[in-house]
Amino acid sequence: MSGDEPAGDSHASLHALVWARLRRVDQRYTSGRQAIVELFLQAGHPVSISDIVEALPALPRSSAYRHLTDLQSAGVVRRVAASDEFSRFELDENLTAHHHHLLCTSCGRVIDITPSAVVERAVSSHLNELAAAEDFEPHSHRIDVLGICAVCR
Amino acid sequence: MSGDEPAGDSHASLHALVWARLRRVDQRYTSGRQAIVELFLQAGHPVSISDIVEALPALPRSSAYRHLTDLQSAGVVRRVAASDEFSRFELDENLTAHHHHLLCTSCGRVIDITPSAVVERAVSSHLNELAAAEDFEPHSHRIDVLGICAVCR
DNA sequence: CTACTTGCAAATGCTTTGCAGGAGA
DNA sequence: TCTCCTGCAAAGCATTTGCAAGTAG
Repeated sequence: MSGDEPAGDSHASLHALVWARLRRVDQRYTSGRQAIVELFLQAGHPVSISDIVEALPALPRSSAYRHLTDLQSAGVVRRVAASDEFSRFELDENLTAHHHHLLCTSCGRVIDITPSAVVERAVSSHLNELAAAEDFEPHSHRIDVLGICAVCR
Repeated sequence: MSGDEPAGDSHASLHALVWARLRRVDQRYTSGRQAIVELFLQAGHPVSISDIVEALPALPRSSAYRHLTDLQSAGVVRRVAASDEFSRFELDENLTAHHHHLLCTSCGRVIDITPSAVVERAVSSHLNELAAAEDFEPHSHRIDVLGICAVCR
């Protein structure tokens, strides 16, 4: 569906990168972790713990949580704030590209969107000014659009 | 501190508005709820359940949760996504003004910021276009800047 | 071999609820 | 007086953790 590249090979370099990131913090890229990263690649949008456990029945919930925690501290994934109370995760922007989200307030679904470079730049610099006025040191930003997704309409 | 208006009177109309909203859903504006709304007004930024319970020692935790739920469904307050795992709340934008947040990734603090109308408008229309492309019906948006606040720097 | 991983089950901790008495309109 | 509100204590539930066995390097 949303694959612009030949599945296997295009992901090989990414897996190698993940492997390196984990090694940096003395962690191993085990099969369970690979399965999760592969799921992120296939999904193409933030997924919840339940999504992961459903897609990988052999993976215990506690391991899913632990893997996510470890992958997060290794800089491989990041937690996404959704409109419902469930945590969702996606590959860190260091491994993908800067983007924002459409949050469905009806079903909780999260969809990726990529703003134009022009708008992105304008917003970014404006936000940095506002942050500076508060003596706040900005590191990144996130923009979410709340509404109803195509499925729920 | 951050009060541009004479405390009591300027808030009177807002309390009246809150009262009306609650009445609309057959709920009463009791002292506990008033205390919470008053706290929001004084704080001027999103507050957590713990903040509320600390500021209002006589208020049981369970009541705080219930009040927040009720005020939320009455359209008086809304939940704010922070950078830590704690829920925070603020007065709904119908009662205040559209604004965004600075989220401290170190202490979890949330600071309000108001973007210029020009940028706001540009971002808004651009986001609506992106949403339309996904057949997504946008209702509102939120913009957060993640970083380190003045206190934590 | 040594250190990190995993499963399972038990524990945590925030949040929600059932109930009975209290209060607003 | 009727309905909604409150406190307290008892759940609920997503997430975390202790421990012992398994496995990557």
